[in-house]
Amino acid sequence: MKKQVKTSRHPEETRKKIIESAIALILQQGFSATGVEQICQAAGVTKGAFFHHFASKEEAGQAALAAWAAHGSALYAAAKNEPARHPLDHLHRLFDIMIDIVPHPAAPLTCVVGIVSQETAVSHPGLREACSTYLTNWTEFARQLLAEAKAALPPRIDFDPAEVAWFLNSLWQGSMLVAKTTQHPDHVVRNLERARAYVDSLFGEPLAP
Amino acid sequence: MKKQVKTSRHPEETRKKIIESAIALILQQGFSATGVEQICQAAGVTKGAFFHHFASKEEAGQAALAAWAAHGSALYAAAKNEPARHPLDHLHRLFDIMIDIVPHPAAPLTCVVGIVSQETAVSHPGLREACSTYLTNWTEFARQLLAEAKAALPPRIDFDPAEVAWFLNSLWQGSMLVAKTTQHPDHVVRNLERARAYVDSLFGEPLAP
Amino acid sequence: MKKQVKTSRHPEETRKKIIESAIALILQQGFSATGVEQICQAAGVTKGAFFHHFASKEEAGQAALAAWAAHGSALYAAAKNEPARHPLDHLHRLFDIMIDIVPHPAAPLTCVVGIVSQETAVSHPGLREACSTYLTNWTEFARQLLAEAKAALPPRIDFDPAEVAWFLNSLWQGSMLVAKTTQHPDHVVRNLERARAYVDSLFGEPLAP
Amino acid sequence: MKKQVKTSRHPEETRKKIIESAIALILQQGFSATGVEQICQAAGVTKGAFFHHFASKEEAGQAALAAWAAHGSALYAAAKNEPARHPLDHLHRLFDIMIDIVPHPAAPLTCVVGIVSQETAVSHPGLREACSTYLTNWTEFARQLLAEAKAALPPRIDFDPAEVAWFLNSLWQGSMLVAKTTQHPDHVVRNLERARAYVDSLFGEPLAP
DNA sequence: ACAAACGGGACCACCCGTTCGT
DNA sequence: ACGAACGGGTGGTCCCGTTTGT
Repeated sequence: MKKQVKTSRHPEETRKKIIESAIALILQQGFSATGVEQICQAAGVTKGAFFHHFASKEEAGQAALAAWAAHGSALYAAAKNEPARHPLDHLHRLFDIMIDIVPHPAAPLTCVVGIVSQETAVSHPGLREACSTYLTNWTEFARQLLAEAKAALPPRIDFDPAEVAWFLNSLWQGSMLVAKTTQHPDHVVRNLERARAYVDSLFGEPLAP
Repeated sequence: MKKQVKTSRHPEETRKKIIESAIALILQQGFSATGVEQICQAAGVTKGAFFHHFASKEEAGQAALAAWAAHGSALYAAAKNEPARHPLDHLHRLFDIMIDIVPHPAAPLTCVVGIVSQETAVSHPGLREACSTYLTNWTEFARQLLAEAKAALPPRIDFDPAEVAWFLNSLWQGSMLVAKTTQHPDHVVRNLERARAYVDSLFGEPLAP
Repeated sequence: MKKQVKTSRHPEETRKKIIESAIALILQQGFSATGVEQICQAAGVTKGAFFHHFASKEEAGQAALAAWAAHGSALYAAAKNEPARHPLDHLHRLFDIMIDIVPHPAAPLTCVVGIVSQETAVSHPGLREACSTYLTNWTEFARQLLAEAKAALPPRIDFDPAEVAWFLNSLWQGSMLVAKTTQHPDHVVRNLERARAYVDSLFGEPLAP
Repeated sequence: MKKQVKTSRHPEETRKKIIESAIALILQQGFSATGVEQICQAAGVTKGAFFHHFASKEEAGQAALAAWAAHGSALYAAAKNEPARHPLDHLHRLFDIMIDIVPHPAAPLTCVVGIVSQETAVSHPGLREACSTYLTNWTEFARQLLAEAKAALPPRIDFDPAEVAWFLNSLWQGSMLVAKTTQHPDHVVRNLERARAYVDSLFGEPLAP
């Protein structure tokens, strides 16, 4: 009598598809403009599945942020894969990694963290806090590289690694924001190259592109 | 039949109140999370009045963006109020103006343009375009100052004023994003000071904070 | 200071334009789907003008119905313009008039009375009553023609002129309804020709197209 | 968080209730004057349920039309239930069925198809098309009966079954329109009887009520 | 683990009508 | 006689989340 419906029964995969769809949609429309139903549709699942895996939309947002951050961390961590032959090697590799992201065809050229934190600062404090943490993590990573470089190579002029790291992170986030707004990804590349030259100038000769 | 309590009859003021309320709410929650009703309540007007002045929420958003941009332009324009006694005077004043915004108690520490463009890039192309224009305007202003400085004072190393202007704008936007996310406005000030030092280094001595 | 706006100051013409626009829109969308603002826009006036001339949307509807009925009555009345040389002349002319309406390019091929009465039967009893009156008027006109013919020419079989008149009116209204629905105006012509033949058959030979 | 009082869980029944309520309300007020909320209230369901079953008001309208047409078709089909002992038997039974509808206390004396098509011809083309189809279906049914009668009993004067079928359908629709407008259901009966006599006259003796 | 019916409440848009000004 | 600001309410749509069933 009742028709038997097929259930996929691959919980991990379902979760993953939901998170990926959520990320893709948030990158385009932001968090609040993205509906649960829409995410489900993109992921090819029903709301039943969604709310089985996530207690609320916010929780899915948290998962999306975490996945995004994890992916980013893995990407950036590659900067330390090989030992540094020159004190600035790791920093340079980090810039290279970031620059290499831009021309990639499927690159979103926006950051989930940046978007979500802006719209949820008041309404969903938990999300904003998570964003803050992820931003801090990135900064901490850059700070370490800067500190290590500073330890290995006395800078021409002294600087606070944490401060410079926030400077670079702000520029990174701002570049993606500008790129999405103006739809000119090139800005990101140029900004990053200029930032690299700036970092170099803290150590070596007084700035020469 | 219907009881009409009172009619205010101050169209310009009504418009202004709506726009200001919209700006305030967008800064907190973003565009799509801000409801028309909410704006009306904050502005003390009815939906009837709202939709008399604006055909749609998007149109109100456009007006809010325009007002925000106009306000910003006026602020920045003050950098050229007095003649420059030193070639870098105008640039320094621009940085001062931006830095002075931060400690102001009612300062939003976020930019409507930045927020709106992120969430509406796909859903409301018109808004994104407007944002792009306003970002470009700011950049053009900075570019002019840089070009004028470059003309008056040969830089230590050559640079493209437009590129540097985009660099500064990206940093400026990113700084506000980071500040809102981490809820640490100080980052903005430090980033701006570092940016000023960077600009100086393009002209004068090789960087000294 | 205050800008002087031009006011047309042609009350009768304004009224007329409003009514005409209302008729045109009602024919397309029905009464309740037609908004006051929409009527005003089509008429090139503002709501101020509308509510100066009509106390409510319903009142405008009444005026539209009246105008429509007046126009129709004038049209049909032409059937009696010339004296009848043959007892069935007036009836034939009435059919001719109705048939001639169809091919006219700007012909609506629907009847305001028919539309309005259907949707307002419950919500706006006044409008329905007016519609009923106008339908009755048309029927009365046809009844007179039938009665006159019957008086001048004894029918082959007796009939009640009022009954036949309602029969014809129902067919007339139904034909327009069907024409609008199927978008085949030809049905109207064929139905009317068949109706004429039927009327003839009441008097003369037993039906021959 | 939210309190969920109860969930009915009878999808087919819910759908049916919605459609029936929609039909009842459309018959009274027309399509556009009937609100979704109103339908829900009449059906005893929430808007959540409504928009789960129908993507839009129009889709519900389509379902209502389909249900109405199906009900009508079943009704009329009874005319062919028994074999025809006399060539005109089936036609006569069709007229009987239609006439029998009138005195029924719960009879609407209007046709959803007729109403909906008039108000949605422009705004909802899909609905108009559906109405056109249903009208055509009815006509086709009548045409068949006429053709069968014509095949079995050579008519006194030749006629095109399709044309006569449209004639009858127009009269049928128009009769209901007039009945609703004048609130005199008797017109329908009289018109139908006259129509039956007319059809008879096409075959047999030259008209005798 | 998932599907689908459903609850209730928001959303934006637009409605009709009033009021004041010109 | 008309224009425009405005009030207050409704309309259709979609939202997030709950619940029941498989």
